[in-house]
Amino acid sequence: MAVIKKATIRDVAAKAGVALGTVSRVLNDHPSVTPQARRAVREAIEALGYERDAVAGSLRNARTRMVACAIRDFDIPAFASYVKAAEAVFREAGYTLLLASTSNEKDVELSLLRSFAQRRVEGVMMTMSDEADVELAQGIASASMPIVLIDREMMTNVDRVMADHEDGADQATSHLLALGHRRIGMIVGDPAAYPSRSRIAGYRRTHDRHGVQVEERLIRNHVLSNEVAFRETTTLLSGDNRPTALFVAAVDMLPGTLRAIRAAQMVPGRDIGIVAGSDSDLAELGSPPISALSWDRGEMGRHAAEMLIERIRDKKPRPARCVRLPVALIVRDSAGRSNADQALK
Amino acid sequence: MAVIKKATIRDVAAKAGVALGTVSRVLNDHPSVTPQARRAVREAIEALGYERDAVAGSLRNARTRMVACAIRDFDIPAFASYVKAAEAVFREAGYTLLLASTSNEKDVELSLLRSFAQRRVEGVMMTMSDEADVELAQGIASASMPIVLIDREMMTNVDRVMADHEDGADQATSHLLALGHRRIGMIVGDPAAYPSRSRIAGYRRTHDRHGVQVEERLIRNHVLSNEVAFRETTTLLSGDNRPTALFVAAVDMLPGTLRAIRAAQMVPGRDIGIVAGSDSDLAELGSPPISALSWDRGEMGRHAAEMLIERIRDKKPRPARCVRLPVALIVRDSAGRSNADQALK
DNA sequence: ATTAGTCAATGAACCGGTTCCAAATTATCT
DNA sequence: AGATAATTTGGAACCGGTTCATTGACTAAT
Repeated sequence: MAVIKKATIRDVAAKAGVALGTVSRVLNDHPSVTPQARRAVREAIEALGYERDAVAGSLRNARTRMVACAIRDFDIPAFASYVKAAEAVFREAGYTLLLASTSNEKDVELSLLRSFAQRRVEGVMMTMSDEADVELAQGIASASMPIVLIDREMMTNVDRVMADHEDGADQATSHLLALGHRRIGMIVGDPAAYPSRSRIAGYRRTHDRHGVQVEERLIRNHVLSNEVAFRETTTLLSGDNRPTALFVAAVDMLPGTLRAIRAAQMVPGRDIGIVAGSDSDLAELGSPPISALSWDRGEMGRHAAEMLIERIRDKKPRPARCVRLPVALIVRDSAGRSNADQALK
Repeated sequence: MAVIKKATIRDVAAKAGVALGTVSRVLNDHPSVTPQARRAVREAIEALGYERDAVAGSLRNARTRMVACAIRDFDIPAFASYVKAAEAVFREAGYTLLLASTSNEKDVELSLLRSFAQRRVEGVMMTMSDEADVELAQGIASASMPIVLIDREMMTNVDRVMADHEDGADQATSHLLALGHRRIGMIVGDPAAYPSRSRIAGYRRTHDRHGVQVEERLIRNHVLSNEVAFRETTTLLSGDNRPTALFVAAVDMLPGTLRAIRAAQMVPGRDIGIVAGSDSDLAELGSPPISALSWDRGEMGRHAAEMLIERIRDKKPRPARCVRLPVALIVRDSAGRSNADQALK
């Protein structure tokens, strides 16, 4: 924590015996500087320990070289993976990342959007709690910087990166139906936003295709924390006519579900079939290993970052783009098997 | 993405019929403004949709209200937990968080430190790859903003927040020794930095106390990825005279270790005792549940954030502080048991 | 030799806030 | 009422870069 006050571009100019404009040109690699002037400036910078002040530099021109990311909860490993991959791309391109959690709250989302604008952030990568909300749509539309939405689809005038969760839900549901399950419990997040909404759609679509009636009671939504996952799973398991399998379609809600299964003295895969909606170490290495839907999270973060950088670079208005990544079902050994009379094998 | 050019403080002043200094005073809640002037300014701000420009505001005074966090790899859940808790504290206090991963590379750490300084970040919370490195120490000492180190102890002139990993290692080792294990394999990170260094120290200390000779071959260090964890565990398990238990003392390296155990056709807890150095869903919910060391990660992030904010607020030089959080061993069912002739029960 | 053209360098103006001194206004005290 | 003190207000200067019109030097073309 030294307290020397820093040298300015004028100090450098004086030391090098050139005008301050020349120093600026050297700093920005402008071509029209003679080698000797360039060298003199370089030496003066070295001698004075000069460091460019990014705040001052950003005042005149619009470029702050900062981008922001506002995500629901970034200690959810899946989200952390997006952000990590994105940050790497941003840093490579010379951008610094601002990060905030929104806790999926609309007010936080709006206030962050405002705060980012005040800081002249050049682009934003974010999730949105409610895709149908007018104020949020308005907030995004009136933002002065480009925005890329993560795992959202409705706002079609904004760039989006998403995984194909409806197809994933279809795969998971088909898998369970094929094993004979007819009552499949679903643990799912907030249907106001794409991932959960489309997972529910996929679940229904697949039931319809196989001519199986959906039992509404089995769809437990608004599960956004493991405490709620525990409660909802317990509810599902405690009634009579309990499901023979569970599709844990909310991201990172497997722990709460497994806790509830354990608390009910049941063994996953034997007493109840289970498919996780997002892959994790726990799914891979549990006993039994748990079948899970998987997509390339790094790819998702990288795509988002690249789209955003591209938008920032050429600001001509172009139609919004949408990248949809494939989801694959990794079959492990947890889906169980149910025959017509509902008894597990 | 609207393209209206924004109103400035001068526009507001003109509209409200006051001087620009008065507008600034209203914005900053200075007391000496008459209620009517304040109201006129408020109305003008409303009418023009004025938004304060944080970049411009930070130019004259030093306050950018930004803090930065540079952490090894923030998709490691434990680290993400620190950052999330810290971010909440920072946001509450009006600070925006800049985030970057260092990949534990010295060059990245140094260059980030420089970049943060250029952006006039007011404080930094970070990990450091090598506590003994002179350049890094120099970089920190000469930084113009306060720094809080996460899980580091050697740089005693800097604020630090850490968990008591030596005591944790002692608990884990004692537990395994008490169960009869005499050859305890250790999977541990980079001994150049505190957590791993002190875990190794704890491991040795406990062995000494119990009069058990440490077998150097069993300490596998520099494990910073699950691929390496897999390899090192495989090495440990394949030699003859294999350990009867493993202490997975590197954070988040349990998955790789379990993969190796599984690949060796062994069952944790039955064929080999295991204690994890950091708790996780996988440890809690695996079969068998795996005993693990645990500490309050949220508390750690919060402490770091609070220390940093305090430093920023009163800049008088005070001696560096160090918060050391307790580590507890959560005993589950994975430690196994070994008797004198090395056969597992 | 003169003119046109190219390239470097200069430094004032600018970005949009904050700060602070001096001036104006209002309140308080004899 | 007049003097003095306290409070508001005005606006120039400032923060430290970037930009750009202008000048100066040098080269190529006529």
